[in-house]
Amino acid sequence: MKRQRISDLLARPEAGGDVDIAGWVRTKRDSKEIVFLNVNDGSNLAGIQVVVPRDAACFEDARKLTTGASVAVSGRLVDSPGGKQRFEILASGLRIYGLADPATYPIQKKKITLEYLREVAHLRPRTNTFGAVFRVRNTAADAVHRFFQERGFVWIHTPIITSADAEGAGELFRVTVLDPASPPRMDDGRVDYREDFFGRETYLTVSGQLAVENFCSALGNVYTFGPTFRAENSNTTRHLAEFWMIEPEMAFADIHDDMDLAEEFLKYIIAVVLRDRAEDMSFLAERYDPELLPRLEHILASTFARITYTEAVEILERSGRPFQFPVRWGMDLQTEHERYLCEEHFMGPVIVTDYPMEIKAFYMKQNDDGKTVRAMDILFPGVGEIVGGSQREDDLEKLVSRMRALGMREETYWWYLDLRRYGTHPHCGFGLGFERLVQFLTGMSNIRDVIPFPRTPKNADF
RNA sequence: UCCUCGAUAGCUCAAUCGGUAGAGCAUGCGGCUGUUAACCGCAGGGUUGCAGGUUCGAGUCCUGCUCGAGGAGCCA
Repeated sequence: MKRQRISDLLARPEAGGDVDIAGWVRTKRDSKEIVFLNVNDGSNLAGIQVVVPRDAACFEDARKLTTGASVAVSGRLVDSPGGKQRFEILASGLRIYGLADPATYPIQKKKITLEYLREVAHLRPRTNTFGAVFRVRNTAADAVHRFFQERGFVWIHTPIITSADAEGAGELFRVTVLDPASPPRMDDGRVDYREDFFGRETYLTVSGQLAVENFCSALGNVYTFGPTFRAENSNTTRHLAEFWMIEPEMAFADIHDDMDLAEEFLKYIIAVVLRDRAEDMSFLAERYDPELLPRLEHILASTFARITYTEAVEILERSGRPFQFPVRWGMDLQTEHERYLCEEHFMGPVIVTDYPMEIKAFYMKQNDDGKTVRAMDILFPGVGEIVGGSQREDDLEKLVSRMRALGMREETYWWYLDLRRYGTHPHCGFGLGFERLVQFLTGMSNIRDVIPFPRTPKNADF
């Protein structure tokens, strides 16, 4: 069957011609004389109005339709006399694929909360809000690849199942095929994972970074963009057990190149979404967050402030603010500190660099002062930390001594350490949670509303 | 994991001091109109999250549990 996308029809310069569409009925308004349908095929926010006059052969069929039904419509694209749309379809033919019983169909026309829609997550993409969010998400994901591809970065598909714990970042989900009721055991009673599928303990990845560093050491500039898993018992609006992460890695580059890349990257994604998803963005701004578009435009227009951790601590100490967690050199910045820096002091994005070594991961390059590392976090107004990155330690001895200090087993990381043994080089990269980016782009306040089927503690429905 | 708040019709919410559980939307039926959150009329719809307790009487007070939301921590 031939089918035209509604967004393409609405983009035409003028009305006229026979058209065929198919989609789902959003609303119906009918009378004895005429039926008005709004049909949406997912290609845009507004859908298109279908008009079925009484003398049309399909009039009685049209009267049967209710919200949620699926139909194909053929007719003529005509100028709409009504005020709210440019074109509409004067129907001559109509095929019903499936009705939707209005007594039980959960998506009603008015006032449905986001919490309720999470309980019917399989149907929520049929709402205006989730249609808009997931079109924006798609555009952002495409822009991620375009950004890196245009700059010659090579996309590396790092493994989902891993045996190494990168930096101890969060709790791990175990991957096993052993019978949980009666696993094979060793003499001392511990589970014998030598009998397991991989012959050892394995987990879902918490980060593709260590793997992508390997490819950086051969292909130059690389990135990963894929799913990541954390078994943390985090119940917040910004955490998921399964989320997508973007992790670029650049060879022969330092922390300043890293900051430049991250700033350019964020502005690129924002600009593409504002340009290509204007209708959806306007809807989200109107419905949820009037400051959304100005805030994004502000990011585009600003140069990210760049300060060291030590300077950040001085600013916070001088602020005179009675923070719940008093500021002290050596502690990690709390949410309230990050918000003060970018929302009140700098009034815009801030990049904080050179954090104390003790609060950062083992692989970050140590500074000459012996106290700090070449880390960089980008803080955004409203969301806090959106990017975390660093220059990596490329000196074998320093890396090994740091790992020993943290009690890490060198044998586990022999392949990672080989990068420093053979042709080591300065390199850097950063990590970015894709859903947090989509949250910032759409203004959605809960991260569970920017991923199709959220996985959170006690919830893996659908 | 911690703190706070919440759970009443399909959905969103009311219910005064502890005293007969209501409305809007949705649904059904009817009407009307180039309508667009359509409109007008009528009707049906409830074990007030679960389990106990106090009381003549509990949606309301008490205890425990479950689930949800917001904040914090952890982090991306």
